[in-house]
Amino acid sequence: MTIKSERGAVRKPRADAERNRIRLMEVAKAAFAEKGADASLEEIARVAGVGIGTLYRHFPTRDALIGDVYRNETEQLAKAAIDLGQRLPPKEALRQWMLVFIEYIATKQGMYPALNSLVGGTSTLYAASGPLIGSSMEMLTKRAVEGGEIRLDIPPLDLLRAVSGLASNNGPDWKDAAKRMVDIIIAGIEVRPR
Amino acid sequence: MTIKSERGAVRKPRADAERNRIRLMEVAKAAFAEKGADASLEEIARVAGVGIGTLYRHFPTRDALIGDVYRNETEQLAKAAIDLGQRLPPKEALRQWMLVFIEYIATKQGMYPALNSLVGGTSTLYAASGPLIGSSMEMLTKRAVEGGEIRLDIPPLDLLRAVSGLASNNGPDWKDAAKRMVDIIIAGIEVRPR
DNA sequence: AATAGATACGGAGGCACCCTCCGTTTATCA
DNA sequence: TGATAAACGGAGGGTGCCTCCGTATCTATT
Repeated sequence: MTIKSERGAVRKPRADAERNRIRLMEVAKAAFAEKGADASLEEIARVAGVGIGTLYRHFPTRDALIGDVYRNETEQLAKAAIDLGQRLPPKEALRQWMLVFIEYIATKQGMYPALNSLVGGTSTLYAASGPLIGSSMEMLTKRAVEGGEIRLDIPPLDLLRAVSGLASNNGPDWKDAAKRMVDIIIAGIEVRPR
Repeated sequence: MTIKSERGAVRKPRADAERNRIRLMEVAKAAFAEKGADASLEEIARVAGVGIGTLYRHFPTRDALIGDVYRNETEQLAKAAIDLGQRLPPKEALRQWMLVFIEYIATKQGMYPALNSLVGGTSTLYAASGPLIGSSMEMLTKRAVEGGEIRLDIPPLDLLRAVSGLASNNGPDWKDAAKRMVDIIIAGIEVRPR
């Protein structure tokens, strides 16, 4: 009887699998940027030069693919939150980070302003972004609340939801509007000096 | 030679056609509320007991169907804007109407909070709602700006977009949060007494 | 009441997409 | 150089979209 696989003797992952995985993510990223979150998975596989089965093996669900495609950027976003939080006063850190967030969704959804398409809702994107963004917002708002700079009685994430709602605006100016919305919101939650 | 149709002698519209149209809209309304904006049109036709061809004849596009289904409510919303605008001071009218708007999207998108589904974006809904909502917001904000109560440097509609962004929040509390967001936004755009 | 048209109906058909399943191929390791 | 675990690929079954056109039904007319 042959021992199936000695404990600890882990095989090196196959090179072709790794190649395909990377290639799929590249193609998917382009496809999402161009056609939105509901780009055809079959076409992504086709363009990547792999079978549809391979795509599904690597990414069992659409959300898994989206999540992996944007994991890097999301992590950088979270890092930026920590960085800004350390360098700036609470309220300003919050403001700056929300501006960074606008750039972030701009890359994810190049689709909205582009073809004023009716692409998939943002829930997917948030889900995929995972709790990273949520906890970033919590950290930033917590500091500002404790510092007495702002008052907040809704989930911190809802501030971002409001801002990203503007992404459904067509036209080239939505980013500007979104940035102004950040200022409006900050002004709306700040504790006024008296 | 028989005259095809004497000018002005318009035939009465066929009764079966009218019946089907109404039935389709009833079923569609329920379907959209339950499954979101991308509910299956074939299933809607099936449930309504008509062929898919009939659905498409009455409503050539999905947006046409959505638009017709919600036309009534949208018109009432526009009326409410006028009414509130006449009865309340500008800023308060704006605030109240945004609250009404939250109820409006709640009926349209019973889906979001319900099954935290990944339903279609809001662009469709705005498009379907037509310019009615846009002009309501313009009227309300114009009054408040001219009265010196608020300052606004983004498209008025973007205020609503922000609020409806919260509808992508799951859970039963999104309406509360959205209402608080209205206050935040109002506070953010109001001109402060000095 | 019967009939001629105009109107409206229905669903088959062609296409795209989703996702699963499993026979075949290939990379790794010995 | 094999043996075999790992990965591949694409056929297949299901659903949905939308169009097209032969058939059925309603209205107006005699």
